[in-house]
Amino acid sequence: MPLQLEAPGFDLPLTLTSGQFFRYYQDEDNYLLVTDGRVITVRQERSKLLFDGTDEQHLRRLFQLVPEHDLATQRLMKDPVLSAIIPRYTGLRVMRINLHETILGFICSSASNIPKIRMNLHLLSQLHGTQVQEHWLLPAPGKALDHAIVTKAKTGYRAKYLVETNRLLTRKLLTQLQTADYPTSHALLCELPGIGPKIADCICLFSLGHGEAFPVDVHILRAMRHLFSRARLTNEARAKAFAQKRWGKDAGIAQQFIFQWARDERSRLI
DNA sequence: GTCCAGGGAGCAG
DNA sequence: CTGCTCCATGGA
Repeated sequence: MPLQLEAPGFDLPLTLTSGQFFRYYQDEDNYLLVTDGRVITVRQERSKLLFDGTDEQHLRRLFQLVPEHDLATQRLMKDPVLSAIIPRYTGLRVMRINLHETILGFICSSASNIPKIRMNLHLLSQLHGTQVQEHWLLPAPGKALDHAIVTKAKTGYRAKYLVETNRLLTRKLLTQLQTADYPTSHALLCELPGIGPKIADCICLFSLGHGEAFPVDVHILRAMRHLFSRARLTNEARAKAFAQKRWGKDAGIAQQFIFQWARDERSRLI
């Protein structure tokens, strides 16, 4: 007997598959999510979410089903460039995902792709995590990871980063990251092995709720050059500065729409 | 076989 | 500070 939640203007499959969150499994219209120590089942019927394994408050936070997100999207619609892109992806939202899970996930993301990241986290959980119901959680923060086991999760050269960063991720540091402002969190994250400016921005955006975070990967850089004056956007840092000046604290949401558009149009972009 | 993927670390200039 | 190479690995 699933619980229900009205979520007008939300697109569950679009959001889940948009490269923010990796620990989901699809079966027809049903999605199984393993996050925050829980196993959640959820599906969407029209504007309604039918779910089990958690409460409404948790799901609203996870999918950011809050008025502020809609207001930010409305503000972005006033941008003449974005107003042509956003309507293609109605219902796409920037999530608010567990911090430790997001850190491990995006360490795996470097020079990889979304299906492989999902496989890495699935294997890492199964080989080295803790069981909940019939599924597996990622190893806990602070836990000493075995490099050989992390390598068996096919994480490649990222294994040493996962081992060392997980050792450094004490409760104290996680709390620090969660309470600091954007520049402080970004700087602290960049001190961790395997985390540079781009991955730090992904964590700031998808977990810490810093709206001004603007991760620039190869897709975003190509798309920005195509959509805006390509001359000034010579590197990632300049594309990020351009975005933050143009969209302020809505930049992160803008990024997610541009990312989705860039993936769809990648063959047409240079 | 070759190329690319939600990059970062290390190093040369 | 900017630009280059190397790092494992799966999939196209």
